[in-house]
Amino acid sequence: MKLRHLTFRLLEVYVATVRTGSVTAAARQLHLTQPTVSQQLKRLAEAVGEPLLQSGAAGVETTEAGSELYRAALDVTGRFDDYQDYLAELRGGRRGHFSIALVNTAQYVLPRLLGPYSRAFPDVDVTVQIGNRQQLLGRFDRQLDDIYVFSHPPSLEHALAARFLRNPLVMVAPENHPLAQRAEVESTDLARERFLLREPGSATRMLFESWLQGQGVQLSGILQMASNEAIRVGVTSGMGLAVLSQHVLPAVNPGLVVLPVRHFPIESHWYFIVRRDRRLPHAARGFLRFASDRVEHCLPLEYVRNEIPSLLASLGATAESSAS
Amino acid sequence: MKLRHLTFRLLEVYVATVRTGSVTAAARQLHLTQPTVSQQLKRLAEAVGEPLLQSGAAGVETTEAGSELYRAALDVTGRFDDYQDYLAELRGGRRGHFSIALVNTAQYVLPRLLGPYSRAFPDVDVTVQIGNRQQLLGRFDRQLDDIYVFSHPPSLEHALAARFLRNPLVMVAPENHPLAQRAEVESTDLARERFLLREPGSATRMLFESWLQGQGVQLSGILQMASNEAIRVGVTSGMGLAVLSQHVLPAVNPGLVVLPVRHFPIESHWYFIVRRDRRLPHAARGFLRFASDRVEHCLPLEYVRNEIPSLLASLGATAESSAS
DNA sequence: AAGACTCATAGATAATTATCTATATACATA
DNA sequence: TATGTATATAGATAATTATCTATGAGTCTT
Repeated sequence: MKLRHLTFRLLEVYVATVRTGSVTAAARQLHLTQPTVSQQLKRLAEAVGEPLLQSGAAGVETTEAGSELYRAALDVTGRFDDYQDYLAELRGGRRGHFSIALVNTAQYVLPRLLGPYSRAFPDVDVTVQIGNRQQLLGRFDRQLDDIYVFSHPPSLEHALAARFLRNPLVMVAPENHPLAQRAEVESTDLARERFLLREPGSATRMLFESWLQGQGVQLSGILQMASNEAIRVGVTSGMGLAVLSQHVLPAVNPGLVVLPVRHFPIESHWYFIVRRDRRLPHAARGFLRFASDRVEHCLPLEYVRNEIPSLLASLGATAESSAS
Repeated sequence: MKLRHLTFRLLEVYVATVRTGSVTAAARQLHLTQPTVSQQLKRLAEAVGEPLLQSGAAGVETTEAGSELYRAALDVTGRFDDYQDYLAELRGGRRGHFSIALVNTAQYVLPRLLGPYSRAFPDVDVTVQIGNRQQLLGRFDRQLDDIYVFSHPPSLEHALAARFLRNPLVMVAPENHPLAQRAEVESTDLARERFLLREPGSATRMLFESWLQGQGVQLSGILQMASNEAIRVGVTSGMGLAVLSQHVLPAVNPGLVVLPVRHFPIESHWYFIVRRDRRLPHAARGFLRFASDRVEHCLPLEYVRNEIPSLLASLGATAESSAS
């Protein structure tokens, strides 16, 4: 039996013939002529190597090999119908998997989108990667994830970016700090303060340093700490000052005050980034759609800045209809 | 998704690729060149409408749509492997169905072949039809059965025949009948006897009548009875004489004697008959093979005359390799 | 015996497939 | 940075497929 040249179309024709019990009726059903169907059936029988049909009273009836083939054909087409259903779910973004990579800071806000999303799409598996900016840039280069959340997008040559949330950076101090009493703090006041900063390359640090440069101020004492949490606790216990994303601070933060520094807060934004060259899984696209629809409900309205629609639009224009 | 042009060959190529995780390796395995495989995969992906593979570390790996397709492909090819197994059994005559039609007389001997056959091939369904010669000829014309057993073959224009068993016709009388005492009975002695005969057209009757004609004898009293059993009992109880197949008589037959009529017994044979124009099911062929092999063991050796091998040979020559 | 159906066969053709060789591109590793 | 290894693309071609129209050949039903 030469299965190789057996097509699903052939099985379809065969099934229609057996169902109707007539070559002519099958031809009508499939919008073919009767000889076409006859010939297809002949080819099929040749492929199987056994007669499948014999002329019966009215029309044709199956031989033994034929009725077993009919069963097999139904099973097979049924299995593929299931596969089609699966594909439909995949395409609709209702099933599947995607991976999203967050810079540390973003882990304070993204769950408020990802949580509702997971509840709405329980059949989608989401992998969340968290790392510092450096690590994420590495992952981005190696194309390990589908969506990235940066506070400052990398080179846009290979990527598309859309802001979705303001990320104001504020300066915090322990509540008993001398500057905490002032109505306004000048940049020059900061020169002799000790600062707790994230590692170089961190977006927060980069922005702060470029702000300092703009102000012509040079810091004296710097203490590098690996995590925002550690910094917050460090500030509270009087180790120094820090610049942090406002989202990192709890709603009430006993022991900490935000300093009224002139030209603060430093405005920045979080971006959703997707690679231009990598095909976005349907589920990832579904998440972006979801985020675009719901970001106003899931996150504080005054921070939202929803540019996702234009990102989706550019995606729709490029990534559609590319295969393997 | 256009399933229609999807072939099993394509799935085979795909499965090989996923298994080996490499286009090149799959190509080697299938004795194709690498570009051929690449192109097949491309076609497959187009048919599905989703990318199925993406370049991974070494070789390729499946996308989500791809791994589900892999599962589907395995299911489908597995189902067809089952079907192939079924076909193999069918072809080997180990499974399936056939129908055999016997003239009444033959029902005394055929079970001795059919019984052992059914035990040896429990997965074959056999339909046994029994009727008088007239009925069987009707079935033969309408091509209702696969094998016929006649004591006298019909026109051989559309049929092949093979003797397998002698069928001597003997004349029986009640044991107290005057002729039963004689050392030899002449045909002329029969003219005034009453005979119990089967219906006209019955092979036994035809042969007896043509024997009578050859002897120039005309019978006076005829009593027609529908069954051999009835005739046997009728003879025993003194209603008259009869000509019966020797096989119809029990080994010991109290009350009955076989008359030593000159030129008796009338020699005849049973034939297996198959139609030339009708494809013989594998199972039917299997039965003939079995009968040919075992007829000497299943039936009294002195009656056997096995011409089945030449029947099988002519079948092999003609009926092979015809489809639908 | 003529009609009306059903299915099969023949011949034709445009489209598609299967397959190759040659070449380009991408990536990893020495 | 060169060099091999893996995959993709292009161009070519023979084979196969899908499909048609026209026609032949069996069966029933009048």
